[in-house]
Amino acid sequence: MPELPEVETVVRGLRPALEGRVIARADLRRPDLRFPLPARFAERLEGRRIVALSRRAKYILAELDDGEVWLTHLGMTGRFTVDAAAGATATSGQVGHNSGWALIEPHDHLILETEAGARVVFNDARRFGYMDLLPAGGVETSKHLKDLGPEPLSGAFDAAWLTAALAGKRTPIKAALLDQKVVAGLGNIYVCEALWRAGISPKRSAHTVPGARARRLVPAIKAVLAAAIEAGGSSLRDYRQTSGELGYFQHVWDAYDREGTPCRKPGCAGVIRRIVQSGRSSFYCPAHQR
DNA sequence: AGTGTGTCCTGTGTGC
DNA sequence: TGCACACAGGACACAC
Repeated sequence: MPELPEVETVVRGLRPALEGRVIARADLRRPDLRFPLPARFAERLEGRRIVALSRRAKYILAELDDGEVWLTHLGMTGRFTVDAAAGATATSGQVGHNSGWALIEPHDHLILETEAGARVVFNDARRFGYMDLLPAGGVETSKHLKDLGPEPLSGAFDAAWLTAALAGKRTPIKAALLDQKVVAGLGNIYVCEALWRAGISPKRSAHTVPGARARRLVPAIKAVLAAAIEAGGSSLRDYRQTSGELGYFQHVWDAYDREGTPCRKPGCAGVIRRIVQSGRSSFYCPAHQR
């Protein structure tokens, strides 16, 4: 599933096709994703111009010209692909039931066509993703966004904030950083990577992080996210950029999915271990992460 | 309130 | 090849 860098990459990939464009047709192929979709969802998208596309945490926000905001969470396997010249790539085996040329893949749940001729497809095999329509002005107070912590790449996320957010927490730092109220947008991969960079064990109790460790951790989080965005988002299995290309940040993971391999930290003799915390894999170096 | 666990869903990889 | 099982980027709904 996409974490913040992947969602940011998706937003950037969607902008040329969708920002300022009019949705000529919305083909909704099932009534729900993880949750039921809004009433008359496709009809409410059709004819609307997308004024602006943005990201908050792992949410994609599309501001529509009637004031509603179309919100998407990609869940674990959700992805958008953009075909700017769809008609030119029609192939045999087409099963499009309306346009006649559209090739529908399994788990394609929403297909948009813009007046400019782009085709944007939302595909989500596991269907952990979700979409909603929010009223103008109600985005920040919506159930999705109201409790989110600061954006990790913003100035609001600093050692002082993290110290306050972790105060008194008895949960492991790994779980605390996955809590979107503490900081918004981190997931399993980048928490592992940031803790590796900061030299902090994922098992460390969160309330012992404030102080010098927090002052290492905050820049580590910012650096690993910035590097991943720069690389175009990562991809282990399901993530694709909107162009269909794989992100390549996975080639520079230092901890995630590297169980049993030598620690890459210069001078460190450790071997990456995998443990399970609250049902999810954590990868870390026991030698330099304390 | 804070914290840990189970759950939604499908696909893929591994080992027998 | 077939089959069973573990595991996968999230976060909600519970139980304690």
